[in-house]
Amino acid sequence: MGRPRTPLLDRDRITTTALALIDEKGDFSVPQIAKRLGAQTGSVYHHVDGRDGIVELLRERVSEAIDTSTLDPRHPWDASLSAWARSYRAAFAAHPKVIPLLMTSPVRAPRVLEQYELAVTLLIGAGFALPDVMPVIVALENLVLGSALDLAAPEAMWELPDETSTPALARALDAAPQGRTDSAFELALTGFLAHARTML
Amino acid sequence: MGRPRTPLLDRDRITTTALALIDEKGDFSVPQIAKRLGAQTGSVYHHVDGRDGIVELLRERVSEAIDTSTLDPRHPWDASLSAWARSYRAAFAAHPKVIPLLMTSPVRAPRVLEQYELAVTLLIGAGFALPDVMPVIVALENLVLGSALDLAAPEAMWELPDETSTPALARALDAAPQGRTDSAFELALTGFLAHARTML
DNA sequence: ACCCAAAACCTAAAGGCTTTCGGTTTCCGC
DNA sequence: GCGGAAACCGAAAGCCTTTAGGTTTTGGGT
Repeated sequence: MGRPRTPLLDRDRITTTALALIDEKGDFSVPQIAKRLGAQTGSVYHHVDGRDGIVELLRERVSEAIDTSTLDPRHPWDASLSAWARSYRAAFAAHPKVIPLLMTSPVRAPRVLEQYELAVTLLIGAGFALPDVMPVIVALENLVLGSALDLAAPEAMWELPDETSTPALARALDAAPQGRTDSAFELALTGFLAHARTML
Repeated sequence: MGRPRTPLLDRDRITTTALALIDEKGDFSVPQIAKRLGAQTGSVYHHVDGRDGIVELLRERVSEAIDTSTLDPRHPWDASLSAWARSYRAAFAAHPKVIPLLMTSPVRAPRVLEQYELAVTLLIGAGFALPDVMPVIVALENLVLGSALDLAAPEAMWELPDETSTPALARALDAAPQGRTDSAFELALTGFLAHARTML
């Protein structure tokens, strides 16, 4: 007991352990983190601002994987935007089960807000009318998050009790390509960008 | 104690109370439901299959507001699909805070599955190739759910700590139309349908 | 070299949640 | 009229979040 010679806990290890728990079981708890790190439950609270604080650390950790370089004003706006959307989605796809935890709390992470700032300037530079900018960005965000949600529960989302009551649905599911989630995202992204071009 | 002369609990009242709690506080718990209905916590379990069972009842309750008549094979497929998507989204928009609860568990409610069955037959009838049907439907679902998520946290989702660090974003937010969430949805929906037409 | 505040951890506890189980009273079909 | 099913209560186990006070180690100032 007392202070250990080498620390057992820090924000980084807590975040990593929480993410590992989520990847494995879809959720985490403070006692579970403490047990994995060989500490007591209460000790975790000396490093972190409660459970919500851990969720915020998770948001930052996952957002680090978004490729910032995609929103480059020197490239065509539509290419930049679609590259950003793909990278955004891929970052969440790497840890699908964390998505439901991040959906409820507002985005405060400066890293993410900066990217939206870049996207706005990109669209203004491309010639979009100012009142159109946010709808375009929000629509793109909806695409990314909606698709990310689908990633969180890919197969389980369609639990058919018996195939006889929904025969067409069962057949369509069977005929769908392997990555139907990916196909759907690319489909919606392509369609959306095509429509955005007509707004200019 | 013992069986009361007039029942205190039933699935309908439990569902209504859970939905009211969610609309008010964004979440519910079995003890809170019991307290509002004047019963003990354990009694609720005689009517309902645990907490997850209540969530499933909530899904059915919210889904009841979706207009089934929109998926009519006699109308053009794109009009049907967009009317369905709007009705789908509106049903969730009426209780935005319930959305995060429904996102994680698979869709088992027959009422919802039936609608997907109808949508599938509609698309097949319109001439879509069988492997394309599910991607189209999933993409539309992503649009609806992504937009519904946005509705769940409309203003709070964009908490700018200071306007100076993200000036363009602040300006774009200011210039955005009143219902920017609605505009974004209509934008994405129009774009997606236009692209789906080219797949035929 | 020494001291002492801060850091890091532990123990303990309050209060909430989900879920199960056995007991008690009331209802309803036969 | 009777017996089983239905509806509720009381109690408890085991999980969770969060706070508070105690104990040991560290490290900077003197």
